[in-house]
Amino acid sequence: MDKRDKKEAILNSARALFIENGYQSTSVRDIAKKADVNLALVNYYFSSKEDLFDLIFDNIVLQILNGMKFEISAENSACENIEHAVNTYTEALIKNPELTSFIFQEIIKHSELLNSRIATLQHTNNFIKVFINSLNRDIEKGIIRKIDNPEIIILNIVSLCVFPFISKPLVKKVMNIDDKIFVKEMRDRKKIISDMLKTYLTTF
Amino acid sequence: MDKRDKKEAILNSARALFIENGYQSTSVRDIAKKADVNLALVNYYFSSKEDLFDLIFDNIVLQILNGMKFEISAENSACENIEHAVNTYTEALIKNPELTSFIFQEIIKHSELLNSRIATLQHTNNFIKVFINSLNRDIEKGIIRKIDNPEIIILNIVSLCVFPFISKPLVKKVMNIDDKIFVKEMRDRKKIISDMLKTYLTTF
DNA sequence: GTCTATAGCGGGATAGAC
DNA sequence: GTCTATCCCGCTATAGAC
Repeated sequence: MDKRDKKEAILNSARALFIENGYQSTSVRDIAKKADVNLALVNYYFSSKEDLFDLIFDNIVLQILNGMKFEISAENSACENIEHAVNTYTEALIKNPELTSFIFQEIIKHSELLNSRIATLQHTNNFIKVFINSLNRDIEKGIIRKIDNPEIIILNIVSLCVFPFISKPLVKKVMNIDDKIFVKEMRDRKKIISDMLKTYLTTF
Repeated sequence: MDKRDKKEAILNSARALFIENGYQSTSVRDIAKKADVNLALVNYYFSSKEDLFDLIFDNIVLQILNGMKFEISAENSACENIEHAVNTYTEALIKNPELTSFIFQEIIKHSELLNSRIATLQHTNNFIKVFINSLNRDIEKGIIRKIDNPEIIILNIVSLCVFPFISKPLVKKVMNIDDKIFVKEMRDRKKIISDMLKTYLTTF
């Protein structure tokens, strides 16, 4: 094993452990042990546990956000954008089963992670603006019902898409299903969610 | 301060600290300090940090669940039950702002908390059964659309109700609002959620 | 770059005096 | 019931040998 391998092994182990147990419950000792390297090497390569975590955290957030990029367009109808969003979000969450609740946990626990990484939210902010524009435009056109606060529609989409994934252990237990069926249910649910949102907007 | 006061002070401090920082990030020393009692007293009264936590955790779960009890009835229509549920859940969550994400965090982190306390979920299970019955009955009556898996409807209700509260820091940041407006938005949203669910079920 | 050894701290818990 | 003192552990981080 040459040096590159060791550095990488540390990264991989740290990533796995942080995702599984969070920052607090992961020790540098655990990381070194899992990577099968000497304890001191971790700090040699990454300065501190916190620096290592920050590196990995940013990486994971980027990975998730990249998976969520889709062609949202001002020209699309609001309903088309909704369908697009629900589909892309669900598939991205299915693809990264553990990442979602990890990011969520850490952000909620340390809201300061948000402040220092606000740039990462830029993409999200643009997305919201385009989405709201398409809603307002279709309201004026009379295609969809009048909504006092269009942001609430976005909140509903995100709630419906994200919640089952961050509460997966709970959902699996209550519905008494395993991982495979969970994914199937989430895929089937895409259509239900889209239909629900679209029916609400277009029935008035 | 007599003995009852000290025991109570420990409970209160522990509760506040656990809710604020979680199990891992709260030390027995912090608890004793905040309660202004001697360190050894905490273990004298509650045996161990873990026992103390379990006591408080169960208490908090009960408190939340009690706030969520409502007259769900097999005689109500599915739509009535939905409106009831959305209203009761939202108000319970507004009433216990910090409890929700605390419970959620700890359950997700230690799914074993679920196993040992499965009895606490009994009420929830009964609720689900009655709800599904009312859905199935109204489907047969032809009042609402056919649903392949009625449990998904329940998942949608819970997703919509709970998500904004467990991701409150995120929501406040993205929507750029403070606590007061957050509560107002959540109250206004109750009608939107109910309407959305009901419109979907009754439009077919 | 890799190791051993250890500093230095903070944690949970308890023995034993009062 | 309440305190002091302390045990013993695990943690992060680093000094210093190789």
